[in-house]
Amino acid sequence: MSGEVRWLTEAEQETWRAYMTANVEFSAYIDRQMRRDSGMPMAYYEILVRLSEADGRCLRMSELARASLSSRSRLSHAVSALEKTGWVTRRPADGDRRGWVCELTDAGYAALAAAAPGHVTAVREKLFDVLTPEQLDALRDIGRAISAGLRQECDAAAAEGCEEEPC
Amino acid sequence: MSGEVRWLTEAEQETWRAYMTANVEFSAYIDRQMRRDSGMPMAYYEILVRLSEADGRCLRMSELARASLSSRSRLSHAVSALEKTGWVTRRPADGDRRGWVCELTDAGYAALAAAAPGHVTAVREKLFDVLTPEQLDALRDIGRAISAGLRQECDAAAAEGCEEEPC
DNA sequence: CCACATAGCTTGAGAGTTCAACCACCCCTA
DNA sequence: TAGGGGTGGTTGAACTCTCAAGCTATGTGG
Repeated sequence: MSGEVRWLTEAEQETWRAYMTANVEFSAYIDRQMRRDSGMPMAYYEILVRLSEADGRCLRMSELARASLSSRSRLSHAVSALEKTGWVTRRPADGDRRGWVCELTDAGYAALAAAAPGHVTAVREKLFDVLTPEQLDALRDIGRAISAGLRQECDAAAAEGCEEEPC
Repeated sequence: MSGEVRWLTEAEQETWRAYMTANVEFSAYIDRQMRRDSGMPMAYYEILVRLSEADGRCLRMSELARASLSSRSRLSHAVSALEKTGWVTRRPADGDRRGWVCELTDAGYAALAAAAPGHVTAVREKLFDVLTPEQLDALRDIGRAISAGLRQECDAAAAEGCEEEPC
């Protein structure tokens, strides 16, 4: 590949380890709380939230996938499951006969409303209550920077004409 | 429950969303890189790393579970899989006849050595290269604070005699 | 207007995770 | 020393996720 590997220094390893450990533990905690108290994984809750925020409480599958940070495949399986519990419905999109629209049902909204308090409380206690305002500001900027760095993948290559592998 | 829910403000929602999005996207990217280039999920890589750092390249199952941020059950399944590929072996622990010791094999060490460069490169490019030194320092402290907050769960209750639910 | 590439979404199979038992053993106490 | 609770670890089933097709519909160059 492209030259030598830039290994992590001791200090960098500590940072990396602290970040990664917190990530794993925190998301495990949040996901566990959601499963235990509301019987659904966080990924499903995320889908319901995105739908509830959308106009008419419905979204095209592809948009819902992007909004809920999910792959098309994953979303498809998840929506099938949510359909079985009666929390969403699926209908053909008008205009493009390939597309489908997913809509949050009243039962789905009720489930979301029931799950929200416990979830928000967990997030507040385990994130906002343990960090200073300065740390929270920093965390927001850090999060944005990381996301931006990940997105710029093919963007950069595409902008330059994609000399390397096609994206 | 204990009073009203402390909902998130607009600003807090932005912070939460930025943090959570970065987490999901980043860990998905790292895990995907590992699966694609080395044929194992990050959780397995983590197990191999912890073993490689241990004395004699072996650890008790319970210690390995803690070190690799994994539940007992998950580790048990994972080690079964890693045993099949020949990357680790399991043998009874001496002293405690309930216990088992997991040991990294030479093949396992080779697999780890092969996987490390790609992994470290991904982490450097997508984390260390996109953040400033100040942000990295902040991230380390933030990570520690979050982990500490999660750990203090039953600790506090236990210290006070656990008046509420038994842990 | 006909290929042919691409977009939108689904499906099936295999892999990994979670949860709730479960077994075997250790340790403490009566 | 027998009972009983706690620890170490495994197992199976249900569930979720990933990957690689696959299928239908759109759009585009000839």
